[in-house]
Amino acid sequence: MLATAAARSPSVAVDRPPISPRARDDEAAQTMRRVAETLALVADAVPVQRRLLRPGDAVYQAGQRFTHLHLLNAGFVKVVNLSADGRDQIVGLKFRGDWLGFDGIADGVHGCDAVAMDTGEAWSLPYDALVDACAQRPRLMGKLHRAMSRESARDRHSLMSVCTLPADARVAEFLRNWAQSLSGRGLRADQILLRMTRAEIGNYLGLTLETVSRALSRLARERLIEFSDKGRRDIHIRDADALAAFVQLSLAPDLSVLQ
Amino acid sequence: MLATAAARSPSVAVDRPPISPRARDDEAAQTMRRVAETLALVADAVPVQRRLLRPGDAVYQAGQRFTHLHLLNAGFVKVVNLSADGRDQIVGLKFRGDWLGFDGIADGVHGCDAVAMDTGEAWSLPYDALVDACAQRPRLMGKLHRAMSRESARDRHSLMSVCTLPADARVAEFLRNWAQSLSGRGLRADQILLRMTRAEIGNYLGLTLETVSRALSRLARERLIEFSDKGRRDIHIRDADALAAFVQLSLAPDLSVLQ
DNA sequence: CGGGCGTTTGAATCAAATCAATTGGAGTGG
DNA sequence: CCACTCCAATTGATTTGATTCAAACGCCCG
Repeated sequence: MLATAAARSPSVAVDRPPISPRARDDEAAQTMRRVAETLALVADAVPVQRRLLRPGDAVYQAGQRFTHLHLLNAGFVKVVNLSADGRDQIVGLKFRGDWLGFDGIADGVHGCDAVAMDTGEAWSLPYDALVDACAQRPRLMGKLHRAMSRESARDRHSLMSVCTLPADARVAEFLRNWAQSLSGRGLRADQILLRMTRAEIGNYLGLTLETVSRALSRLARERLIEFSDKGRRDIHIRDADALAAFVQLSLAPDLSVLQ
Repeated sequence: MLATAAARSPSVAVDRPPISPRARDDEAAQTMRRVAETLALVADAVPVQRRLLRPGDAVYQAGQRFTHLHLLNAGFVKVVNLSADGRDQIVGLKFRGDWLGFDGIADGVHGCDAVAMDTGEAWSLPYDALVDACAQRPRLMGKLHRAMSRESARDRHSLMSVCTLPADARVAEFLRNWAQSLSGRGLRADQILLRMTRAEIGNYLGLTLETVSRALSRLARERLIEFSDKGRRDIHIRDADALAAFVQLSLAPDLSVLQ
């Protein structure tokens, strides 16, 4: 856990928009609208090739030439980065409405694998055609840019979690993010069916599989989550706010000092 | 340190382009050319507002409305993410030729502070004008997209380092990246003048300042780096390859098994 | 000179990794 | 149906590496 704050001159302080408790709901609605708009806008701008995904299918693979961007219309995809020495790490999880393939734009070759973890559907868009379409339609370009920017922001956020949170809170935050992704897409967010092993979760969070298992057990013991009868991959979140509070708590261990 | 690899079906294996030892040099040349091109291309496409930076100046701040993207023409900038609870974390370091401000595109408001750590110069470009220019010039749009994609790739890479490397290797990797950034801009890469405190480095790497200090001492003891007479922030890299090898080594502790 | 800050270094503590054993389910075949 | 294997998951005991707490040093600057 980090103790040290970056030095920051007090003179650059500025008003930060407060994050209201109901911002979450608005965000969910926004996300849904955005996804629908994107799908519609893209559909009549470029030739879309729909592609059915089965668990284990690769949407694209590291080393492949980059030709298409993809929109995930259904399902759930993990993005895996393989380093030169053969080690790999899950660097992103993608849900409905997310774009896939931005990593290939930089140098024309994909740097990651994108692997479906569930049946789903990807819309593949030829990048060149998309660029042309963007030149015609500023709104489409705006959407694309915002999607890329949002992806960065998310990466940044997950980086912060990984760096600053202790193991239990990291797992809690992982579940919270998952639930949020679900609710942002209009799905029920209190029931999560993990389609990943403990090892994969650990890989994603920078923990060992044993630590993930222990963390889940502790969260269950604290009654923050509940395992369903169906198995230990089916998790019920009784109280999302309590989960969020738990994460916050482990960031500020002694708030008694503040008051 | 991670032990577990993500499950990956063997069927999706694909040829990965090998990273040759001279790829580094090519990349440096490429980077320089790219930076020069970008500066030129942008200059006559949109109204550029040059802005002198002094250490501590904010290029932009979290909470501000997003209006401009910035190109860093000289100097060195840290990007700081402040979370709701007041904690902050350095999420990026920017050098000459890097873009600044992508994080604001997503929702029209900046989510980070970008603070100069050195005298320098930023070129500020009105985003709207830039979008218009992109619609006219596909090459400019390509440049912009590639820059955004490259930023993601870098974030991803630093995420992996933070997740997988032990403290010493993390610091070594930090220095290696810094040196690479310098050489990519045509500057001498064997002499690094850190303009960050140990606390800031630790914040960036997910370590405490003491651990950073110890790691640097150990690297110096191993003769992988050398402190200059001028002070403990001035670091000489005697052998960049040895540094890289050190990082690799801590990923694969027992290569004896392989042979 | 003395105070403040950044840095180094040591000793004790603690959280997560590692090592190891066991349990639980899903699938297979006798 | 049961015995069997295989793999995921859990749980415990131990070790390790980073943090924490603490002290001291070097340095710049008023």
